[in-house]
Amino acid sequence: MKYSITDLSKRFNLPASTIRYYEKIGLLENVEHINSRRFYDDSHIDRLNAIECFKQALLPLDEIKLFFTYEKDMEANADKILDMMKAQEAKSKEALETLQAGLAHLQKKIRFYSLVNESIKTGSPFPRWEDVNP
Amino acid sequence: MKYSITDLSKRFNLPASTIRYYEKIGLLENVEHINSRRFYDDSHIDRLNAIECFKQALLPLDEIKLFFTYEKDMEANADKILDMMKAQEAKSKEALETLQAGLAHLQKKIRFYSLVNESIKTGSPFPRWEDVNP
DNA sequence: ATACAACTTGAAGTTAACTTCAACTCAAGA
DNA sequence: TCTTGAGTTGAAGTTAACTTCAAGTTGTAT
Repeated sequence: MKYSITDLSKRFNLPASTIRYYEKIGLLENVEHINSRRFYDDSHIDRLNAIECFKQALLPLDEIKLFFTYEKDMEANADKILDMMKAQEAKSKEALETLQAGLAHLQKKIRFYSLVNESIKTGSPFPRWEDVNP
Repeated sequence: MKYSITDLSKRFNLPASTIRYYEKIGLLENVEHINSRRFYDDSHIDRLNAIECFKQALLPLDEIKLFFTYEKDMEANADKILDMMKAQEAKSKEALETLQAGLAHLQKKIRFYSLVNESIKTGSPFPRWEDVNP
């Protein structure tokens, strides 16, 4: 099956400009150009799926690109791929923990300012930050 | 207590240039400038602590700045603060879920390529992606 | 007096990941 | 034939959050 850039754009919820950009930086390869139109096949669907997954894990595009070049010779590069994935795993985990801490702080702020709002409505004294659970 | 920019730099593990930058964009206010040296006090320590927390929650610097202006009149702005915090809570939660999905995918890749490495060492056939747990 | 380390300034540069633009091409329909 | 819609190009612009730079200033130590 062949796809137009608009097909991919809709399917992946990415602007066409982004799909062109990915081709330009070498993330999408072997795109057919016919009469100055691009055509894609299922290999590109697979690529974009992989790209989206890696992006979710915060892997930068140049590393994603490197992964794809490694992947072409898995025998030779399985260990490099593994190193890269493990390094990114550590970074993703750290980012996750930081974000969890940030979210917890935000939620504490929400509780605090909810109490502040209550106090304003009822005219009772303001809460103290130290009193907010947990 | 008064602090130099190097004190804060060490305490928050931020380059001095960043601390100057925060002042420039209005995130740090009322910094004393004596003989073209900056001096900070505990209010700035509090500020930087708050900034770091908000950054962890992915709140952009201009929103953090807005929060501080709201905070100056809590009575008038408690509801705006609450709106902002709740909006950011939604975004942080989404980012968290995306990152969790990305991390899970990465870990599946790690399992897969570990099996690939095993296969290479033992000469046994390569695993299939579909066979990797979970 | 001199040197040094710590700090200052404003402007310009950096990075990643896109986005926007104007001008162009092509195939199909009225 | 003319228009329309979908797509193309290469270059330049955008955004956030900093960082770097060169050149200057200050207080302290030798």
